[in-house]
Amino acid sequence: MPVPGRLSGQYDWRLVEKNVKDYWANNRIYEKIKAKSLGASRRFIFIDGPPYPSGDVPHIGTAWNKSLKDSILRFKRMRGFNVFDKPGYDCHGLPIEVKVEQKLGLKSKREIEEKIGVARFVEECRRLALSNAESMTKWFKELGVAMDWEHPYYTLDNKYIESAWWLIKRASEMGLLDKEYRVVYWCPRCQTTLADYEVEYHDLTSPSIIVKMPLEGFEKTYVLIWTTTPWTLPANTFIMVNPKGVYVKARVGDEVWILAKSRLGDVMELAGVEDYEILEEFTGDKLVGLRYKHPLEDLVDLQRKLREYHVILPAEEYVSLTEGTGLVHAAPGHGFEDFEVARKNGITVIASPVNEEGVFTSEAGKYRGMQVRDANKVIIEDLKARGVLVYAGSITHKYPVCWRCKTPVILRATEQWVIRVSKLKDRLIEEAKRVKWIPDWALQRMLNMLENVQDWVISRQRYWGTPLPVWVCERGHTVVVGSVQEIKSLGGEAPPDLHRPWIDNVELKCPVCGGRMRRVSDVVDVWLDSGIAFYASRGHPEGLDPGEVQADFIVEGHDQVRGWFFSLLRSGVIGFGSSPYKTVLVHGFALDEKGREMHKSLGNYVGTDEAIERVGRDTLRLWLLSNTTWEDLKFSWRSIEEVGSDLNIAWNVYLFASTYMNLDKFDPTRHTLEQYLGKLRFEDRWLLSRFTRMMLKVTESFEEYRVHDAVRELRRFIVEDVSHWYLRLVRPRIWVEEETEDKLAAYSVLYYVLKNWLIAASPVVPFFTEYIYQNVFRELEGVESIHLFDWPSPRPEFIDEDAEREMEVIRVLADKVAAARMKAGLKLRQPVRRVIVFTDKRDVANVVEKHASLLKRILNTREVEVREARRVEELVEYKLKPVYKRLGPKLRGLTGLALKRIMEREGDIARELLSKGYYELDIDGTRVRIEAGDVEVVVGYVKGYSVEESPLGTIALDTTLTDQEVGEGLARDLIRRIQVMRKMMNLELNEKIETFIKAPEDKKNLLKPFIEYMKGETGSLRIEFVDEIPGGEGFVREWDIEGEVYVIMVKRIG
RNA sequence: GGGCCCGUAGCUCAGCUUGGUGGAGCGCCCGGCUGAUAACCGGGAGGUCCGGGGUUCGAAUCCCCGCGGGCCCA
Repeated sequence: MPVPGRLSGQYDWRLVEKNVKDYWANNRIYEKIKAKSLGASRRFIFIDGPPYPSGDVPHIGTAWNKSLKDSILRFKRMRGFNVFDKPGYDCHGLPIEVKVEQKLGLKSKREIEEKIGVARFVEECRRLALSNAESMTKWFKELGVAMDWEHPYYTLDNKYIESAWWLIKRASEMGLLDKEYRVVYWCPRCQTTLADYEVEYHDLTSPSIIVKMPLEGFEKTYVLIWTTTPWTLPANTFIMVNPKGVYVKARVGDEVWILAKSRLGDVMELAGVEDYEILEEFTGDKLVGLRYKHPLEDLVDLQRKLREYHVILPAEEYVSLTEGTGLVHAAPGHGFEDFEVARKNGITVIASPVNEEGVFTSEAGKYRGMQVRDANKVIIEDLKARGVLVYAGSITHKYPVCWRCKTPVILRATEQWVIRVSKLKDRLIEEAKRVKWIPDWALQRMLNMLENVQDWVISRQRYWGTPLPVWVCERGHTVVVGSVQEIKSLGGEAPPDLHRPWIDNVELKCPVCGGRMRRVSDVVDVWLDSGIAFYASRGHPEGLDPGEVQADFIVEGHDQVRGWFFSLLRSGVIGFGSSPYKTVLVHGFALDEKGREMHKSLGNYVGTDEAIERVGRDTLRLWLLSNTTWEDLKFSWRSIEEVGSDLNIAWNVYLFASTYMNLDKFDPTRHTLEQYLGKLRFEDRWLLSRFTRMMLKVTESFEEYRVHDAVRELRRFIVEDVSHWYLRLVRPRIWVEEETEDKLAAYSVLYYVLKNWLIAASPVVPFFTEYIYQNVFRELEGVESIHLFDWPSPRPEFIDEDAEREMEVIRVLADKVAAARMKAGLKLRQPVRRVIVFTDKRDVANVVEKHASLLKRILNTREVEVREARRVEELVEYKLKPVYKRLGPKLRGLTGLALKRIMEREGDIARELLSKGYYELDIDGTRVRIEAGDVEVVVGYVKGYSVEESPLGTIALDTTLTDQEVGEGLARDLIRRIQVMRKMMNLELNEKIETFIKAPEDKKNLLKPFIEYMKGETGSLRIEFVDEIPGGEGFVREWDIEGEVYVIMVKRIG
């Protein structure tokens, strides 16, 4: 006959988690979970946002991310879904390249190519990405994340690369793929273009100079320009003016300077010019078309070519009249806006005498070979020498740097491949709105971005990435390849590894002219890699069921709105014309306890490894998942420990229940809840109702992805409803040794509630629940793992509103009586004669009558009585406190005597004052009128009662004790001591003892009526009061009870 | 500089959508309980609800302006 197993000892997470990890591994539990899920008819497609494997231990935020995913996927499986749970890694890209460069001591692209070669470099990148991914996988498994770790998707796989090609080909077919000359952020160290999301802004100091540019055809007349990038002056092509702005000509010495009127004061101050005169005022359009001479023409070869372009052009939208000079020097090769204006004005020469390394080329003449930022000071010197430097200072501003190597980036015109997603703007917005965003402000963020969506620059001039699948022939014909198969059909042979450099050797035959085609050397932006995960993680799109393109659910941090969510959306709309996901959940960032970002360099970093080592997996998960999902999380060991104590309480609940069920050989298959439904006590019905409500709430919360609400509700229920309340009520029923129906009813309720709570908590604390399941329930239930259960279906018929309301009243009464006891110095063990509840509330009175016996037990009182509220008067005692300040002046010589009379009858007088507002008395013939305010009425209660107020009414505790109560209280004190001694002796619960007690003479008589009671409670076959403790074997201890000495000896029998 | 999120007890956080006498847990102090026992229960102290304005009979809650932190952009 199977019985529940029992837990033993304290909650030791090391033991629990080690045990469960081994059990899962040895019994292939994940595979069985997976197999069960595969059999489900409903599909749930989840796409894992692939972490970037730049390190080997996941950040605590990544642990949160995966725990969220795990709990949701486990829940969905339990709800009968066939869950797609393939995890992934985002393997390509610059961060890995930079790490490998560091490892191999390489400083530039040239060194990569010349010192070790691209093949070896790419191999190193692959090795690093895969080894980090493997290590991260290990940690995710440690966390108990049940995903398909045997088959993750890697963006570096050939199949994955082919899937990326498919999208680019598709973009090309849609006419969205284009090649264009454009100004991009360029990292001179990494020697590649950076997307705008690949730069970050740091405070850097740059030069700030004002230069006067001589106008042609005017004597000593200059336009003033301001720049913080002097190194762009060699590439200066034209000057921009705001045609609508107001400008002035100002005489400075024998020169004429032209600048914006609004900037005149500031500029003159910077230039140190005190004496000047405004000659003329006009709008900027008057300057348009004027030609100027470049002051560095003699030093820069390029400038001689650009001479014909040196003209002032209008650019209203780009020229500010609130900073600088109102005239802007333009170098279309080094500025977004400059480039725009050049294009608008038909200027086709985009000068850029700067190479990939950020070094001036020979076109820059004197500056050739210099790093551009280093050249700044030389250029300033040269300007000064030519007498055109009006002002030279410095400015600290936000300047873009490479997000990986922190090198200040430059703007540089290059030829790049773009996907014109700006053409899809309306579609993107429409699709974004169809997605369910949790919380909904995520949609706002996405829309803000889509409102000014830019074209997607997908090319990168690097090595470790998806090769751009574009081949070009000598005549300039272009093909975009969508798969390996197409390479074959175009006469090429795909290498076993599709990466550079091998793919670079593949030549195709031009389908137009039959010429030789070579691949362009670029690789693809890594955001395209991760952006196609919604289909690529499931294989090449051609094999995909069109009905299953959209993922049901994704969840990532809020930084990914602009990152992955955006990339997915772009890819989804390009590839399939629709959003690639239906529901998006956003989670917060894991910050340090002060709310700052965690960084190894700041010393506030906590790794997942450290957290697991210190608090354990379940506690970490429970803590992470308790945090409001979309808000940032502040790391704090203390708050984690708090969570741990909840788990400890839950453990103790199962420890308690399992101990007694096991001892009593409770068989839930023989004693089912069904059988006892008609025999339940009030508290049992209450617990079932609470449990049902909890299940409904947890289910709904999980369904709506409010994981934290579900987790908090699970914690609240087990700690408050079960541990703090139900177990307290039910203990005496369980301690009964006989197999009573009452006890079995409690067991059947406990078994049902505890088993189902365990199942419901299993997605959150998978180790904890598995361990308890295996040790307590497994033998009875048979199922191999808690994680193979279906989600419990709550039974609405268990909801009992009345029971919940009534119990609420009982809890308040218990609290108030406890407070009253404390005031009176009566411990709970001390029985009292009577508790009176003064109330007119019907429901309160009903509860007291209906649940009198339960209340008596909880309150430890012989009687509970309800009286009408007004009868509280019977217990009230009014006292008066004279207000001398008022009485003195009023009564003068009579004061003393009057007071004496008053205080003699203070109770009556107080009542009259309260009802009439005054009291009159006669003192030696003088009528004295005492008014409210002359004395203060103080309310007290008669002796013998301790009284508490509550919203339910006034609660009074009768504090008079007879010998009977004192004796029983004392008996319970002794029982408790004997129990402690039994425990110290490590006796089994059902072992019998003999007890000898040496007590103060006067107490023996009080105790005598309770000997049978004490025997029953302590498992004593005999209790004897003795004058001296007998010799022989036995455990003896001396105790102090209420200041008196008792000696107890416990003897084990047999 | 812009958009979004957060700011409530010493600590961690509910409450805010829909305005009505500010809550929980932990910590602290006092007391109690006890065969769940390194657990548990009760009571108490502890608040500029980030600051300042406004709307309102009434604001932690709604609106505006700031401050601090976070994310994303420029």
